[in-house]
Amino acid sequence: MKYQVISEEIRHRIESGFYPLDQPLPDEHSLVEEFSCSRMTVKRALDVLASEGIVFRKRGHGTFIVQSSFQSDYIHVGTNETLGFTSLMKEKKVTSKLISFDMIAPTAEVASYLAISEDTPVYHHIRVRCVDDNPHVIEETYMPTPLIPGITPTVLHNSVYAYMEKELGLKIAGSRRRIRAEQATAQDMEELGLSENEPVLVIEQVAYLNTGIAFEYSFARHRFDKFEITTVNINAK
Amino acid sequence: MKYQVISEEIRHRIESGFYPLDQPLPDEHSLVEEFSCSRMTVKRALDVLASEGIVFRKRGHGTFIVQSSFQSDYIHVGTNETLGFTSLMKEKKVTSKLISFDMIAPTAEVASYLAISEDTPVYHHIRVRCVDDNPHVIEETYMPTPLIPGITPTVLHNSVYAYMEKELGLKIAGSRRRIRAEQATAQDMEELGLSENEPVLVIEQVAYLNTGIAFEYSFARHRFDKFEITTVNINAK
DNA sequence: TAGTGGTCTAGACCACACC
DNA sequence: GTGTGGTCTAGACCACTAG
Repeated sequence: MKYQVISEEIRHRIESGFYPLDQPLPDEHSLVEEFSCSRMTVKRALDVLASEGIVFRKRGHGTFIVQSSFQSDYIHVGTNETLGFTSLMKEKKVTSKLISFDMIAPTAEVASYLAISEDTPVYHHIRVRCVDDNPHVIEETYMPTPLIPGITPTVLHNSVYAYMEKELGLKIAGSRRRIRAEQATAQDMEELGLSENEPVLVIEQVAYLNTGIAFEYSFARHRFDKFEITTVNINAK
Repeated sequence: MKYQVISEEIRHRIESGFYPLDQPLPDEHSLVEEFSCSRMTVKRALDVLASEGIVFRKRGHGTFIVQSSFQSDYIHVGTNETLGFTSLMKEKKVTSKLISFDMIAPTAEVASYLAISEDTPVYHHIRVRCVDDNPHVIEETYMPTPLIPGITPTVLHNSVYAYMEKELGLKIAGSRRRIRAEQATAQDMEELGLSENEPVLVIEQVAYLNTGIAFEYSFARHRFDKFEITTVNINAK
């Protein structure tokens, strides 16, 4: 993956200040010479950075660094990532409190999201995820049992995604999410320590394996003051 | 843009049921013959659909249709769109109530988001946007005056984005957003008709022109029960 | 082994921006 | 005109999947 190597190299140069912020990056021809590759490969490397909102490309003009100055005290997740909560909190201690765990027949709605029949049993669990012992999010999850064998309370106390990738060799390919605000329910208040008039950020998600099969339908209800989503959007040319 | 034409054609075929949902799409070689183009072009067309979550590609296996079954009573905006509220509501009547409109010196924070000096004046306006006369969202917006000349209350009662594109010939290239939940403020309650313990979905946005220049910093506070964001995320290979 | 998509090349022509 | 990025070609080799 030469284009990824080049993309990474240029990203590091931008982050380290090697390229001046107010100057265009070297043109594609120069980068072709430097990296000894074809122009398509350089272009693709720069397109990766453009899709991440790091640079901005303008035909007839050049490629420019976009200064992003979004900082925040919130934990934020980009919409380009499909990650479990555990890996988002890289440096921090994530623990889970298992509220319930059972195997049930899915409702028609859950079955349709997972594209399974109502006869296919699903794991159904509810967890409160804590960061440094402070509750952050309450998650309710449905997973078809045939896809994810061996889910146990032990696994649920840690990371299901890590279990899937490391133990089962499954690869997570993507997800669809719906994001909205809701009032805290009684359960939210109790488990997340919210008071009556405080909201939650709800993320409803269907996640897919690299086989195209849906493996998870979940609701995550996040403390409003601990979590936000960030998105970068570049219009198609 | 041959790849976009091919991409659209295949999208239509999928939506119209021309390709069976449970069968792989024709392989790239067949599509090359059908569309009389190079394989790179077909591949790019299919990559567009994959990035939209419409198809799923698997090396050594084929390209498959992903059934998306997200429906909802909410108005939803995809994170791949930078659109004004007006154009989101295609079929509906959008009106605006102008709460305030003035020209001010930006705070240090606003200036930094727009990458301008604190000496550059900005338009500052607050609007309530209504759909079919029901209030949906309250927006507070800052725009550098030199970039967007001729903003008037008349423009603000309609669509600023349409004004920029049609009258000023400016092109909107992209945006960065932060999405979170908050409690409704007194102003939210009054203008959006919310009650005390109901939340809002807050979207903080910096939007960019195709010159890479930020032209807008805004907060939109949406009724929690009228709006949601949808995202599709496909992991990099 | 055969067939699929992923990457890469070395060119070409075009659209756009600036001078 | 000159230089930029956007698109496209015709081929090549590779990695992965299935039988």
